[in-house]
Amino acid sequence: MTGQVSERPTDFIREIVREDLKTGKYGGRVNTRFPPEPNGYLHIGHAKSICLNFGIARDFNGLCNLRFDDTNPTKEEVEYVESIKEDVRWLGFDWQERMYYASDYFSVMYDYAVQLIRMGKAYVCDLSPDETRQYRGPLTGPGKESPYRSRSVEENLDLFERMRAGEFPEGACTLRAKIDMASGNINMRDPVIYRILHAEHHRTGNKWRIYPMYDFAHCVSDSIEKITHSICTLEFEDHRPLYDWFLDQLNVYHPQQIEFARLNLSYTVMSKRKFLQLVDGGHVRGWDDPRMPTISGLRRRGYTPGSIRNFCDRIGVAKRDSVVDMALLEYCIREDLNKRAPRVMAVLRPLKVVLINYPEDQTEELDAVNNPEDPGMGTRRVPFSRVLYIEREDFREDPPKQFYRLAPGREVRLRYAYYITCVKALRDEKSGEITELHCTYDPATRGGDSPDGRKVKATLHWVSAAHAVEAEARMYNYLLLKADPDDVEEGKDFKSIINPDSLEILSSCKGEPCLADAKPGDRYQFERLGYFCADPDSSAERPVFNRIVTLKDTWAKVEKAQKGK
RNA sequence: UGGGGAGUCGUCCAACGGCAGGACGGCAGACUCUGGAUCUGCUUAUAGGGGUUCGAAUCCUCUCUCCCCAGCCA
Repeated sequence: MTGQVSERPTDFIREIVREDLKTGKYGGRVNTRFPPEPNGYLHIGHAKSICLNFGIARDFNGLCNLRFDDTNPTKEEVEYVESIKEDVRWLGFDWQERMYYASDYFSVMYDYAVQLIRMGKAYVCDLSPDETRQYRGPLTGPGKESPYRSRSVEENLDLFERMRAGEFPEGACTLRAKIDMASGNINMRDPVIYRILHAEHHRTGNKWRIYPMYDFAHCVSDSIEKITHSICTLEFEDHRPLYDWFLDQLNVYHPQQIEFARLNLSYTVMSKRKFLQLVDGGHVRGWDDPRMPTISGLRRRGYTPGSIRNFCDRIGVAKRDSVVDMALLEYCIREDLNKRAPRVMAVLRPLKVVLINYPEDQTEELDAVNNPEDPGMGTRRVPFSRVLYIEREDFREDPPKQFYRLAPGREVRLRYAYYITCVKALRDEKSGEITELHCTYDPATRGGDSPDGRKVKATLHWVSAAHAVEAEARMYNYLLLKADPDDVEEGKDFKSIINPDSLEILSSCKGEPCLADAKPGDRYQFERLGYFCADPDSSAERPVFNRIVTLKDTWAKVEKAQKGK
């Protein structure tokens, strides 16, 4: 059992936890939390945090709470609460009965605020937002104390009570902590604790006219829930003194805040603000567009929860800013699907092939294995006949060096079927485009093996024309042309490097018959092409597939190298 | 001209005074009825200068570079 823990990925946070367990700092308890604000959809950066928090709880026999940080009613909605719950669950984590809201604690927070006032540690300030900013001072010098800083406890109590009662308009005043206007840390210059917001809250309705700020609400919520390790991202590092200050002043249970570097992924963006620009600008179809690194986008794309968890384990946890290569995410989904996805043949860009020596009205059923990595997945029968489709790019009239697929006079294997030889390429007079291939087949090679032992350089996938299922394939590529979203011309932003080919729709794909049964969410490997997932847009007559990821493509690499020369 | 953080292969993470290691990527090869998968090999790194030490990525010191902070957002 001890081995179990040590085999898990370790990182500096787990080391802290391990040490705290050893010294009995929290009585042997571990309790983390995942604290999203319900103001948008979760993305793979959140997945990193979810895997970290729930993972630590799992590894150390502790608990992880789900807590909605809902202290700003102007931005938050129930819709997001539901989607977040769905995403966390889908990722495979369970908060059991521990789902909380910061808004559950509004009364306690109010009492704590009153306590701070009584201690002379908080005051009601009438400065306008603009004045507050001015008084706060610059980064490089001290701020100025508010003229309202020395109000009496009684006056502050009265004013704060009236703030709560809704007597003042928004922005009229705030409750501020009395700390140090000269602090080098901006966060300690009398930060706002409560502001007036005449907004309806998605859970507390119109009960409150004042709402606590993050710095106050978060540490208090952690304290109430008896969190042991409050894990957050780097940008909160200089909020930590404030986190500690509140809890010290209130003299209550005190968790420790630990910061780690957020996830960045190459060739994409990772912030709600930028997602919004993509959606609003029509660059993607929505938050769950398969090109988006949102959890809902990845799910629709066909990523498995396990592959994302594995990815999060592999990227590690540290404090330095980093950009993880998208290739690692792709590796993780290939690794997962290689073992699990049934193989199937589908032709994305069909090229008609007529086997001129194959009987006109004959059809046969050939055996194909469903997954060579897992014989337990069995075999299926695939229909074969005189007219077939093969992939357009599997034929070259004038084959370049190292291209060993089909070409005039050349013999290749049709997977699980026969060896065929191309005898003629028919072309459209006007466009010059090749419209059809005439080939002969060798009846002795049925099943794909030649009795005379002759070898063939390539094996092609194919679909029988008469039995083909019509399908649409959505081919996704990286959202951005460059790995770094900030690698743009002066004065421009990431939108200037959006990949115009991030989506290519292929609407006349041909699939083998079993694809007619594809249900949204079903994943397949289209042999030699990639992993695909049936989209909810599929209809009974016409399945739609999202390309999750390509297979590794050695020929593409060779060809690219050739062109580069 | 403040405060907080961070600098290790192309990328991400490890090494906690004792041979700089793993993963992904890349390159080469083996195998293959998927140019898939699998297997093998190779490639490349401690930001810089001083110091302490038998020994430094690790400790000290100076310098350089990068990131975050001036919401009544989180």
